[in-house]
Amino acid sequence: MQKPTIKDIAKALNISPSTVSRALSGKPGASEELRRKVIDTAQELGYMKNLSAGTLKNSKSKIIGVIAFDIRNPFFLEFLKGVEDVLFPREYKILLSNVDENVDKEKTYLNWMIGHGVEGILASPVTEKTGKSNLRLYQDFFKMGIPIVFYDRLFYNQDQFDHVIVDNQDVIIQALIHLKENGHEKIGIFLSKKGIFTIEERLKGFLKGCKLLNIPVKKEWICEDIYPHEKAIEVLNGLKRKNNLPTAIIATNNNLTKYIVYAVKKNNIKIPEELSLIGFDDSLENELIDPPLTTIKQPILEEGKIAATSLLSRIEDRYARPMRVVLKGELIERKSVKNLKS
Amino acid sequence: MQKPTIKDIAKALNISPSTVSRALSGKPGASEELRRKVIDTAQELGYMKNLSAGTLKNSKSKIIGVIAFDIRNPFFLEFLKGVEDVLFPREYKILLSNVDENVDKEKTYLNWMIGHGVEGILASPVTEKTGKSNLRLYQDFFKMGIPIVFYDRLFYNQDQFDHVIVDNQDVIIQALIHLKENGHEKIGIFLSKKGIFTIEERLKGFLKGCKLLNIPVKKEWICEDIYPHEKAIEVLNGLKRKNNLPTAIIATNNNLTKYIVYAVKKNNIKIPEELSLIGFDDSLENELIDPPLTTIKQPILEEGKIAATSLLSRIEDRYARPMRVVLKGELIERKSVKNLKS
DNA sequence: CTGAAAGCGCTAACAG
DNA sequence: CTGTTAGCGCTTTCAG
Repeated sequence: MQKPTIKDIAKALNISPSTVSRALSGKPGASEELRRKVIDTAQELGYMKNLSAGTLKNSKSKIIGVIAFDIRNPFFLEFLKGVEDVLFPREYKILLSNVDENVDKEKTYLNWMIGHGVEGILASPVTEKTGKSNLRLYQDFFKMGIPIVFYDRLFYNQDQFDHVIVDNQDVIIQALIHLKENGHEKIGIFLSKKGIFTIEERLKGFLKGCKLLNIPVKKEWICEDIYPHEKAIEVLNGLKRKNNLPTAIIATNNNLTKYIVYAVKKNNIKIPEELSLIGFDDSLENELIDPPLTTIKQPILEEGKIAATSLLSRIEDRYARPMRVVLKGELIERKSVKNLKS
Repeated sequence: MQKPTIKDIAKALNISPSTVSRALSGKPGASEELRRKVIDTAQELGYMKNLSAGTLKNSKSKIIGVIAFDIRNPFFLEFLKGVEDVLFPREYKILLSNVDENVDKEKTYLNWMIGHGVEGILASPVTEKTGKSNLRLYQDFFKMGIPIVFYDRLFYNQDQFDHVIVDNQDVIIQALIHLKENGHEKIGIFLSKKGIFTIEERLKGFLKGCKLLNIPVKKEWICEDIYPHEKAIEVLNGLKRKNNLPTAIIATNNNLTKYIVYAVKKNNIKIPEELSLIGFDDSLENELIDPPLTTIKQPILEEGKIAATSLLSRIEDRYARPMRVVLKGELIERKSVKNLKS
């Protein structure tokens, strides 16, 4: 039993393949009666259009590629759901990747995707500590007219690309204001892998906010490049050992948040009595952790929907002006920040 | 700037397209010198093989489809990572779906995948409460020789298919034994959407285990069809209101676990003092929740790797004997089960 | 309204 | 070792 083709239908009905094609695609040029007959026998034979053939013919693959920096990040649960919500009704499918924060792997996937004729790419580009990235490749794709929308991360000074990101600086400043209002002056921040756009932005936001709010910046409390995230544990242990803990810590990533909570508990440090903590990326868990975590929330589902919608618009009009969307995050106040003033 | 093809390279070097093809694919029949030249100009022109063309030609798409019952389920974070780990080195890509536990959506995606010429499908099939499913379609695919591996879920009495699942009954029985050892006799179980293979198996395990261990079964404590999972909250509230709580509850799904914890906290019920709880699907969060949750752990990453490996084997040999893998889960003991004997 | 024919990019069989 | 030719399944002219 082979996959039936358009020819099989044609043969069964004693008509030509092109007529079958027209009938099936709903294009003008086939009587209603014939159309019905064609559709019926297609059903019967279990016919399914070979989409690769169409891709070859008119490069409409109805597939979009998603470059995911690390598929184990819960970010993608929400993000992909948002993307899929938008794509499914329009019959676009997702070719998924997982680049593990690795520039070479990203390059491989990008080339594969192009090879498969994706109509567009949703990407959160990887940048290594050294600054190495696939910018050049993305630029080539741009020149070839392949629609690209960056989400979550982007390249600086590359305004020709569309993007959907969260205002990372603002979100950290919101956290800083909240801490300051609660009397905190000794504030630390835990940052993930260096060089990544979001992380650098969050650091900038921290520095900017501290200046703005007259919060002293202490180098030992700016904990950079904590990657893999387990490293958060030893960093926190170190701070504790030297008796050098700030009164509050801001986490800048969901995983980091969890490891900090873990490390804090293992050290028998009480939140928020001895240490206040602001988590990053909201989830039901943050509500359930003891104590419920005050958290910076990114609108991830929305980000996915907007990214997908933008990409589809870009596919329809390659020459539209760049679409740049910056979403606001918010601070969800719960119980992990102590008020030092009372 | 158009995507360069094999022809462009041929023209640039004044050779024939087929020679380029041979040179690029590393097949015999092209001098080393020429091969190098071809590869160089390919690089220069930014050539990337059009994989749709190859798919059309010899139906080797190098894509496998993954039917995901609900992409928001953290299960997929791990599972997809396991799958990707295996596929990437072998140059297979993932065409992702999200069927939201909906049979029609599953059908649509299955047809799309076939249309795109996927070489195989990894599926956790959906079954509705009414028993409605896409079994027929899967059987058709099987007849057409399309490799399919079921993971997490399967159809009863369909032994022709390959599968990788967890021993769901055993895992619940392990939990029951643990509870019994700690003196529990009044045990409840929270089950997700009815009709789903894993859920039905876990219920069977519960019933079987209770019989085996002489634990009385009380109907009100078998809470079925809790879907969407938020319903767990009102169900637990109801039990509490009627003063009819068991001494222990087994959750049978990661999300359910979280909502139960949430509901319990909202009701000011103390775990484990007033109520013992065994969660399902381990994660770092379960360690961090107060109290750390004793949890049934499925080897999800491994499941993903084995599923992908099996599918690849099946692709290589369609006529191999069915591969049926049943993985053992384990109980991670933490602090959410009270010892009633002491 | 319908059929014949060409071609999308690539590979493989067949010649040379 | 290299070129020519045909064809994968479909759409799209171009004829009729």
